[in-house]
Amino acid sequence: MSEACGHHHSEQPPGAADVAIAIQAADRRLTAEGERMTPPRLRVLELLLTAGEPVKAYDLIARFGEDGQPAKPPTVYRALEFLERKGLAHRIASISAYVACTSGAADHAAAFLICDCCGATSEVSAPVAGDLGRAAEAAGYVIARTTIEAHGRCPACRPA
Amino acid sequence: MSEACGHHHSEQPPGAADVAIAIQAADRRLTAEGERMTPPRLRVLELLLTAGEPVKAYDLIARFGEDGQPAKPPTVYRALEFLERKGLAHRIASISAYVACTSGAADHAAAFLICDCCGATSEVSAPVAGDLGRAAEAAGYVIARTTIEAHGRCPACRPA
DNA sequence: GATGATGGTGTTATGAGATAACATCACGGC
DNA sequence: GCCGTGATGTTATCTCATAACACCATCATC
Repeated sequence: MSEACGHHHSEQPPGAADVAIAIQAADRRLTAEGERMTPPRLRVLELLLTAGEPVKAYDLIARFGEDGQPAKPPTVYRALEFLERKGLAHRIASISAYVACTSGAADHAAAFLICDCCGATSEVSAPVAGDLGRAAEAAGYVIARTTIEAHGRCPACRPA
Repeated sequence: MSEACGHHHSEQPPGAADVAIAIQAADRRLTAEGERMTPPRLRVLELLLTAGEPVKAYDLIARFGEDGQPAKPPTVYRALEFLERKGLAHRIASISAYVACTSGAADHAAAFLICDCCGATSEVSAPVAGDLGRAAEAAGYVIARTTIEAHGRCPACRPA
């Protein structure tokens, strides 16, 4: 994920140990909730965690098979839907991509800072009770979920 | 635009006079900026204003011709891109739909309250300098644009 | 008033994102 | 063992969006 912007991008993907730890934590949480961490769900979560940045659904599909065999789209989309429902992944609507959740909270609203240059994405806790909440209240809306995505340049890609 | 939710939805689309006024205002602003309000741009803006709620791109394509003839996709997408660039329309990423801008401001960040039941959408001024802005600053991000969309129930569709 | 640069439109084709529908399989409760 | 529930595999299709190229309108310049 990157855009032509002339400068070097140093990626710092999470190590295998970090991924393993996150998977264990997810597994425990699902088990505690009576949910099943099935092979396709595990595989998709693993791919998301390993990427460490937003990934397109069809990239997940392409990378799905350990042997290079792609998955069928519903396999991946179903896993994504499940992971999102369980708060283990998020869809980033503005770029039609998916990312592993980096917040510990099980049920939470998320907001994202997205670098249009290198694709780095930072999840921050959503300002649910901020201006938007007040606007909703004033308009009489009851909010169920929010999509909050800020695009710009990360520190590394920021113009001098 | 609606979802099965069992109750009556009374739509209050804008009158033809309102649409005409909005188009005139848009036309003046474009002219002042040295831009051209060409036939396809005018038609798409008219369709958006008349709908008064988010519209799918392919619905615009289907409704484009006055005689029932659909447009070719690029015709509508190009008009949408222009209108969005000029702040006359917005894309709502979470539902892949487009809506006429209801804010007077030429260049502005927008936020939306979207009713998942009846599709009613309310544009509110984006809380650019709120919690999200602080989070961005703390993370060293320079924000260029934001996607802020809150889903829930409008007053009319709110459960008792 | 020809010339060329710029930007807009028309058209064909295709790429990218997501889901419907249905058969089959695995698991847990009884 | 039997059945209900939920997950998966598979095929096909649907929706959303853009690439690429030809043609046309506008305007500044000479």
